Amino acid sequence: MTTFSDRVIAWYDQFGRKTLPWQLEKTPYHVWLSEVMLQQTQVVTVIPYFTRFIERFPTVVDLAKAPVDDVLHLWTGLGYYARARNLHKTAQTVAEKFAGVFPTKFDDVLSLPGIGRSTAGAILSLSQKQHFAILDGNVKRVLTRYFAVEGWPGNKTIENQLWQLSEQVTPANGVEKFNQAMMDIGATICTRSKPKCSLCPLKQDCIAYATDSWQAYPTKKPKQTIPTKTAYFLILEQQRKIWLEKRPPAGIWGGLYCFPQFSSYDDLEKWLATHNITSSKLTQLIAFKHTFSHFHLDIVPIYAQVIKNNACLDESAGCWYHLADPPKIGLATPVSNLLQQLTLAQSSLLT
DNA sequence: AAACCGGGGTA
DNA sequence: TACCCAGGTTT
Repeated sequence: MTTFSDRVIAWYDQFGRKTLPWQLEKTPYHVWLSEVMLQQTQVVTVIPYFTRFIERFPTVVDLAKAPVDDVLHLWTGLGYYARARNLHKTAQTVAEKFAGVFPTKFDDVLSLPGIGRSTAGAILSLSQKQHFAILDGNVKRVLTRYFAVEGWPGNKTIENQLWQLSEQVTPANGVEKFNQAMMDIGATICTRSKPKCSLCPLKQDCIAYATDSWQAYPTKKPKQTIPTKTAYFLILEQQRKIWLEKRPPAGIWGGLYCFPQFSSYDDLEKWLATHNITSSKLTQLIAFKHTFSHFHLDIVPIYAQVIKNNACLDESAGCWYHLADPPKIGLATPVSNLLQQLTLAQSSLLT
């Protein structure tokens, strides 16, 4: 008789992907970098980012030595910038506390910022063949369907059940193939919608398949309505340079550069007055919406030009962003988009 | 418009 | 320990 893991591993041998950039040299550093990137983004998107990172930072020590702004710059577009900062912090910890060698003991790996139980398990199983289970979104989907697990996986009790099931099905032998295959099956066969059950090595005893109820799993998160907030972005230009401020390290867009942001038009005008800035007439550009998990942000860009050189802005709190010669800094996505448009054609932004 | 997501932080 | 938060993509 074939076990759950036998079938998954046989599927991996026949169909699993083995030549992705991070599968060529399966070092802890490469696996870690790819796992962190893949936590938030699909394979095709991650490939060029991963390649650029490895070119720029061939070793974890190179990453540790880089200015954090360089790291954020290479990360721009991937989102979840806190993860890029954790990435950098972890590289520095590895350089200092582990003599530049990525640790291979579970507790050491788990102690690093940005690495939790699942990522630690993935790093050590994929790169070292150590016997650890994983539980990412793909594995959760496969397991909830196969075992017909009821209840939202974000709930701690359900998550614990799933960890137990994952440990139960994970083999000691071939764990590196098994874990990779479970993630691949979740990503390509046991997809959120329209799963390709006919291609699945687990269909013969999958409960959801037997009862034609894949749609019921995983149980959906109880839905909640989210509020809308308004933000005014001041786009202050002085000779093709735009004033950007560095945001505090915690919270939304932590550590990234952003236009001065206000919750009201009044606050924006007060800010200009406080900083002794005489500007051209304020022009409202086309407003747009940016959505977070917990609220919508209505963004109203307000454009103004500094008149002559009377702006006294604290260069330690921000920088003048040269449109023609952009500095390597991390930018929030809506800021990046607006700067892009400013670089191309200001006229297209006008209301 | 809603769903999704692994880990950090906080009460 | 039990929530709450994060940001861009996919559906």
